[in-house]
Amino acid sequence: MLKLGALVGPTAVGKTDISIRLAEAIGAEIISCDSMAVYHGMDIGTAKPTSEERHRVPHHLVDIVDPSVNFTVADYQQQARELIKTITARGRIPLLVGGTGLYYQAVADNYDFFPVEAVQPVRQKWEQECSDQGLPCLFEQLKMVDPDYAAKVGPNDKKRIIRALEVHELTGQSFSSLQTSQRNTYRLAAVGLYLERSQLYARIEERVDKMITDGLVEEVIRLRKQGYDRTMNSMMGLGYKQVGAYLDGLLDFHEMIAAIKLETRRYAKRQYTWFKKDKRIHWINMEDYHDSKLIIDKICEFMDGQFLKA
RNA sequence: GCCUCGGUAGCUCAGUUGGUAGAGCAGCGGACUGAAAAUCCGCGUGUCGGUGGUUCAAGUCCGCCCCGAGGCA
Repeated sequence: MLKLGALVGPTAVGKTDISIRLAEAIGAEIISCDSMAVYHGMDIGTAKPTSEERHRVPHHLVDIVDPSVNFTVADYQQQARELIKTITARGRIPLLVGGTGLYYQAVADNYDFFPVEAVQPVRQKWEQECSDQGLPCLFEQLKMVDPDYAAKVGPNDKKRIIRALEVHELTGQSFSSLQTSQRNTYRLAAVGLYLERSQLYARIEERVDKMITDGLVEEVIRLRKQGYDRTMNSMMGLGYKQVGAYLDGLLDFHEMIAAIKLETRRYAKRQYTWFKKDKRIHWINMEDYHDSKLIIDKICEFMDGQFLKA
């Protein structure tokens, strides 16, 4: 079984700094686990590692696609799996670092993504039907073909309702019956970085202010000039969305900043919710250590223990 | 010093003729299998400034005190 390290946690908790020093300490290469860092040209708002940091340790799955591409979790999973193999073959340890819960889970638990090509026309058909007939109508149809999933998602989750109908149409099977995964395909050593809410929120506050002074608004102006617009997944990212609203005159400057901070706090909360339920994650409270060197030591010790097991 | 207005949830405020309180925002909890930094679901969290009194019953009426804003001196 291949070894796989993971360092997860909410945004702004301090993953980047720790990850680089950890990677140096254990001889790892970093596989970014971040749904927005995959896009090139989006640097400030995604708080990517600096080029200096990327020289110290190889980083993968950062800056790999154009912002107009709809990169998906299945793309991510496939590439991450490949990387885990090649990094291992080089005699190094693959280390997943990031805060995108679904991406982490898809790799760590080996979600099965059934092959479906060219979903776009089918999805567009359902989108169209939704605007013609209304969401309740789609929900009724979902209840017919997949009552379990309908009960689970509820009548308002348009994205999931459409996805489930789309998959049913393409495969002839109910969406819920296709959701399978296998735990334990890797020898996983997962660490979560934790900070109490009030402290994390203070860091978010600082980080957002810094993004603004570092030129987030200018970054979005540049992206727009290059033709990337708000309909693209990349431009729906935190910060990019609110700066877009500001540029369109929907928010004033201060409202924009307040909105980014607010949405970032909520995002961090959702990240905690996601990672909390994975009981394999070993949590480290950053506050318990005065010196971050001690955090690295602690994580190394934990990971060594996990990798030696079994 | 006197007068007026205000003090209710983290914030802004509502609260009928007295029946131990409710909105928005914030916040908190949760879900999540090809958009996931997306999307969706759920939850009022309270010394009603303090203290005495009237009353079966006080956020609500009365006295005193504290705090804030404004006005007159």
